[in-house]
Order: sequence, then C-alpha cells, then structure tokens
Amino acid sequence: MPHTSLSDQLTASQRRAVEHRDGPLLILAGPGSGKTRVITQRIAQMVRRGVDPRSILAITFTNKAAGEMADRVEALLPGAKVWVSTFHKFCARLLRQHARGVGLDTNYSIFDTVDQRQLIKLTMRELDIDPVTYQPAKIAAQISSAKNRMQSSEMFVQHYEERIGNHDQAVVARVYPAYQRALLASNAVDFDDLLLHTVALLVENPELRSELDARFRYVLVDEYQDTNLAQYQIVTAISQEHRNLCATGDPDQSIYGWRGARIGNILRFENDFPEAEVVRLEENFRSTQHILASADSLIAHNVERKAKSLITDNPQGAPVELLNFYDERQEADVIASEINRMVAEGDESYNDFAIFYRVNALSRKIERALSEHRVPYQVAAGLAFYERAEIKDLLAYLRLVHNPKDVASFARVVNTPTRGIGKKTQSRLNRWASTEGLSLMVAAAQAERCPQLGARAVKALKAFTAMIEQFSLADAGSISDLLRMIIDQTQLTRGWADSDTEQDQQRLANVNELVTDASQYDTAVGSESSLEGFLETTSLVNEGDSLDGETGRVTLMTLHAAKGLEFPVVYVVGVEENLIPHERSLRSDDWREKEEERRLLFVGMTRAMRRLFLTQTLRRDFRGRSLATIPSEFLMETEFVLNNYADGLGGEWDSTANRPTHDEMDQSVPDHDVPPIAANMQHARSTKQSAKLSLTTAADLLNGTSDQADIPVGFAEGMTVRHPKYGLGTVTTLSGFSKNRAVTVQFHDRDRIETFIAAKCPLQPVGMG
DNA sequence: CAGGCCGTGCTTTTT
DNA sequence: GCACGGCCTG
Repeated sequence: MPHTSLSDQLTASQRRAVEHRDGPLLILAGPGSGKTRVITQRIAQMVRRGVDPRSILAITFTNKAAGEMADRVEALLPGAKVWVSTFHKFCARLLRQHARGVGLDTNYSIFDTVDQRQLIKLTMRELDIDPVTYQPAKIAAQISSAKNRMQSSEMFVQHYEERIGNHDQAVVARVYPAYQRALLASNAVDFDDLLLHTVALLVENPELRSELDARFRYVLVDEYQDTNLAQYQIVTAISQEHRNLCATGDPDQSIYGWRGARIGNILRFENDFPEAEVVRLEENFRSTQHILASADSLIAHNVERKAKSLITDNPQGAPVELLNFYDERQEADVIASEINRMVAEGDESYNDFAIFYRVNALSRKIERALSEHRVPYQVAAGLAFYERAEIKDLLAYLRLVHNPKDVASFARVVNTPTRGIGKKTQSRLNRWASTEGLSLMVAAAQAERCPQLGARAVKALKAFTAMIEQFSLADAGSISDLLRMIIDQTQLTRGWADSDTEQDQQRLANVNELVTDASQYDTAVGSESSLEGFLETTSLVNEGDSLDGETGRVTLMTLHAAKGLEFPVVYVVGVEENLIPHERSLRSDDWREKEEERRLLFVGMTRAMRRLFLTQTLRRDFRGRSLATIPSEFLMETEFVLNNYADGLGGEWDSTANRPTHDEMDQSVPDHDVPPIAANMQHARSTKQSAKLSLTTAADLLNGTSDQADIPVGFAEGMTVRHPKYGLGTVTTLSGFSKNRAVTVQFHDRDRIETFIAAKCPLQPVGMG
C-alpha cells in the first residue's frame, strides 16, 4: 500500500501519531479509537523512513496483544525484524543472557502462581508455620504485592522491624526471605521476579543499561496505564539517552490497580518526559452516540484522569437500557430469551452477543438459563490449558529434566503417579537434604545415606531419580518424543484411556494436545529446538488467549477480561451496589478504588457497538442468602432508559417457567414495589419501543421528577447523624433510589463504616458538618 | 493411599 | 452455595 493513500485514511490526530518519529510521545487513546492500527502504522512509517527495525522494541502485556501487533507489523513490513514482546518474555530473554548477574543459572525455571504457592507452603512447613492458619495463597499475595512495590525481602523485613506490623506481616516477614532463598536454591523465579531481577540488572550494570538504551532506540509500550513500578523502571531505564519512548494507553481503562498497576505512570508521563508530544485519539469508531454519551457521562465522575472527550460519527443508535428484574433467575431467563428473539428476528447472530459480570460467581445462573433456552455460549474463564493438573505434571517432568534443582517440579511429580513416596518420606528427604546442603534430586539419588529412610522408600526414590536421569532431549531426539517417553515410562496416563469418566477422557485429550503442541514446536524451530525455549513458551503463554470470535456463540466473561474486545450487543449484569462498585472498594478508605470500579464499568460499556444493556435485580442470591439489592451509585451517573421486568408488566418476557406470581412476590419480598424510577418509565417496557424514548438520567429521576412523597430525603453528604448503637457519624455517600435509597455513614468511633437503607434505618440527622 | 466428610472462606487475574 | 483443602477411615 503506497503511503500517501494510507495517511489519507487517518484522522488528523491519528496521522500526527503515525508521523511522529523522534522524541517521547504519549498517545492517549480512548476506547475504539483505532489505537493498534495507529501504532502498527507508526512502526511501518518509521521503518520506511530509515529506522532500523531491529532498534524498535514494542512491548505489550498479553501474548495475544503481542501476537496481533506482530501480525499487523508483518503484514505492513514483511520480514522486518521488529521485536514485539510481552514484558515478561522480554525480561525472561534478558535474564537468560545475564542470569549470573542475579545469582541464577541460565537454565532457571519460571514458577507460575501454582508453583509459587506450593513453594511457599513448603517454606512455611520448614519454618513451622501452620498453613491452615496462614493461607499460603494469602501470604503469596502479600509477597507479590510487596514485589509490586519493588520491596525486596530485606526491605520488607527492615520495614517490618521499624514499625509494629500485624500478625500477617510478621508471618510474611519470616516467609518472604525464606521463600526467596528457596527460589534461588531451586534456580527459579516467579513472575514478579522476572521483572524485579531485570530492574536489579539494569540498576547494577550501568553499562548494560546504556547498551540496551542504544540497542532499542525506539521503544513502544502498549497499555501504559497498566504498568507497575518495575515495568515503569525498566521502560524508563532504557529510554534515557534515546528518549524515543512511545507510551499508549488510556487512564480511563486502568483496571489492574489491585495487581500493582499504577495509573500514575501514564498520568505523569509528561513530567517524566517534559519534551513529550501528546496526541489524543478521541474519535470512536466502535459505538453508537447513545452508548458513548452514557459511558462518557459515567467516566466524567472520576477525578483521577485526563479529561478526554469521546466523539463519533456513528449513528445515534438505540438508547442504553437499564433492565430491572425481580431476581437473578428472571434476569438470566430474560437475557436468554431476548437473545433468542433477536437472533430469530434475524437482526443478530449468537456471536454478536457478550455478557459481562463483575465476579465469576454470577456466570453460573446465566449459564444455566442459556443452556435451558438452547443458547450456545462460551465462557472466557476456566483453567488455562497450561494450568491443568495433568499438563502441569507433564511439564514438571520436563522442567525437572532441564533444571534438577527445581523444587516445585520435584515435589509435584515425585509421587505422581503414586509410586510409594508418600508425605512422610518426602518430608524426611527434605529435612535431610537441607541439612546436608543437597538438592532434592541429588539427595534422592543417594537416599541410602539418609538414616531416617526405610529400605522401601530408598528403593522408590532411587528408582525415581534413575528414571528422570535417563530422560534427555539428546536421546529422545525431539521434545514430542521426549514427552512420549516420559508418558510411557511414568505411566502418567494409566487407566485414563479405559476410563469412561468425562474427566479422564479430557485429561487424556489434554496430554495428547500437549504432545501435539510440542511436535509443532519441534518442526517450527527445527534444530534450534530446546527444552528452554519450549518451557518458556509454555510458562509464559496462556491458552485462554485463544477465545474465538467466530464460534457462533454468546460470550460470557468478567469485566476485566473484556478489555480490548468489542461486541455488537453487550449485557453488563448485576449493576448493583456492592457488586459494581464492589463491596471491597466501598469498605476501603482509598477513594481511588471506587474510581477503578467506575473505570471497570466504563470498560464494559465501551465494548458495545450497537446495543448496550445494563441489568439490575431487586434481590440477588449472595453466598446462599437472597438479599435485597441497592442499585449501583454508578447508574445515577449514566444515561439510559429503564425497562422494568420486575413489575409483572415486563417487556417481552413471557416465559412461563419460574416466573414469580404477584402473590409469591408479595409474600416473599415485602419491599418488592417498583421503585418510582421504574413507575415513571413504565412506558419504556418494550425493547422495540425504546429507541423512541427520550433520554433520562437516573439523577434526573432522583431529583424530583418522580413521585417520592413517602421517601425520607433528609440525608445529605457531609451531614452528621446519630445512630442508637454506633453513635455519631458523617454521611459519606448516598445511593440508590426510592425505597432502596441508601446512606453510607462513616462513624466517628473507630473505623466503622455502615450502609443503611434510608427508609428503614434509625439514623437521626444532627446537623451539617 | 484413595475416597468421603466436614469446615472454612470467599474480587478481579495480562504473566 | 459451592469448592477446596485437610483430615479421617476403610
């Protein structure tokens, strides 16, 4: 494609981003603004202007994003050697070359979360810390979060000793250093370490840093709003002399703060690089005007952001609809039958639909309704291929062959399948190996020297090590053959083939798939074939990426998983207080957490191209109990028309099954009344009519257009109130409508924060301030 | 050493 | 409400 016509297809700001070559560049790209296209064209443009492709490094977070970008660059510049990689893969490569610099051997293992947990558990046992009282997963999370703050074990311990920490921190202060030592002894790193070791490498070796700075003269980072401290330091470290750092992202789509991502990194880009050019991509090519206006109105309520407008030439489209249901059963049934109706009318096909929810737990009831209504669907969740037990087992054999010090892999397979090396034997071997200073494999090979072990255990251990030692890539010839050899000798799949349980058949199929993967790898890399390379792809690649767009199925996923995708018709279910915003963010004293929740809903809404439905119910099952819900405070910040199904007049919903009669509803839910917001909008009940309706914000409704005579409105933010039990407090938030109007109070005594239903609580207003 | 029973404790999850 | 992990029994 000649580049004149190419530029013609770009908007003015897109062109500015594409044409920009030297110096820092910040691309603030709103949802659906053609960001990936801009980045890839920019790379192509740079190369056409004489930049050496090998001096360009493009970094993404996911393999999927990296793959897409690589494909698009390849299409524009066939054969160009631009390095497109994920952060973790980039660091893994760098560390292979400089492993010694951080105390590792080049054949180090990469521990995933499961390995990590296992090693932490092992470490805790050695420290005599009860893994029941202190859950390894939680300890692991705290260690990971410390690492995200770039707090080494030494720093954590020091920090802990300087001020009195709590019980958990005392445990972490003991486990963290021991865990790091165990990792080193295993010649292994966890995901966080890949980044941290790289930072250490760059800090401790100024000459390496400047070598990389010079080698990667042009650095592009996608989704910059999701970078954590370590990633930020890596990127900035290699952009000091050659300050051609191009950061792209959208602060409004930062939804991984809880994993250490720092929205501040993108917000302060212009401080870090004062000479930066800033390009805003504000034109949206995805959604209708109604959808964008509604999403924009929501996100405008965030304080921590860069103001950015969302504009589109797309048609106005249908208004965003808020569907109000009696309960989640009805919610799921109506969604399922509505999808069927729209498909039957020929407007849409199943793969045009997506259903998003805040927590995975919500998917179950939707899935059930979809199958009952014969709606084909796929769930974007479940265990990733490489996380399945049988795959991990097989890979652990491979890892142990490659890195015999790998404790997690040893522990995983030493008795899988069972070969008489039980827990007792293992812990005796552990203890002995650590006093003797031997790795587990070496200790097991000379188990007869261990006085605590019985003859049978010794025999089993020696047989195990002898078996592992005869596995070698050189002898097997290829990785797939090595895998076949392992499967054959270990009898890992014994019994599965004859078993008629679905699970065993699935396991067998998975194992076969791994062998197929391996042979594909073998042929793809030819003589370069190495255990290292194969293991690296399997530990850093997630198969969950391969969610298909053309399956003819409705897609279900969490709001987090939805980022970066688009669907013609989107349902966001459970837009209720405590779900989104999630209760945890409401309990937090950090207001930023609620803003992240708002961004999460924003991300969900902006996935929609033509139709967007938000849903809420009056009651929802929560941990086995059915509770009255409170509408999400975010609803008041969006624009929608209400389509009420909970009043028995409901729209198109005529499913006879399981629908509560009015009598049932009266009995079971004393406060099931249609809120005024709904009553006010009863004419909005048919989906087909909605396009004719005028837009109303929930806030408008709340401000008196509706009949609310019986509602106590006497609360305001900032007001001081008295509670008979909790004493004085200050009203921090008001949310919900009508009878669901809720008041959140921060009590002055201690840290108590409580939310009440305004109509029913014993709160006495005492005055303002 | 497997299979069942009970108690616990619950977001999100790019790598 | 359900899933996972630990513990106990056959």
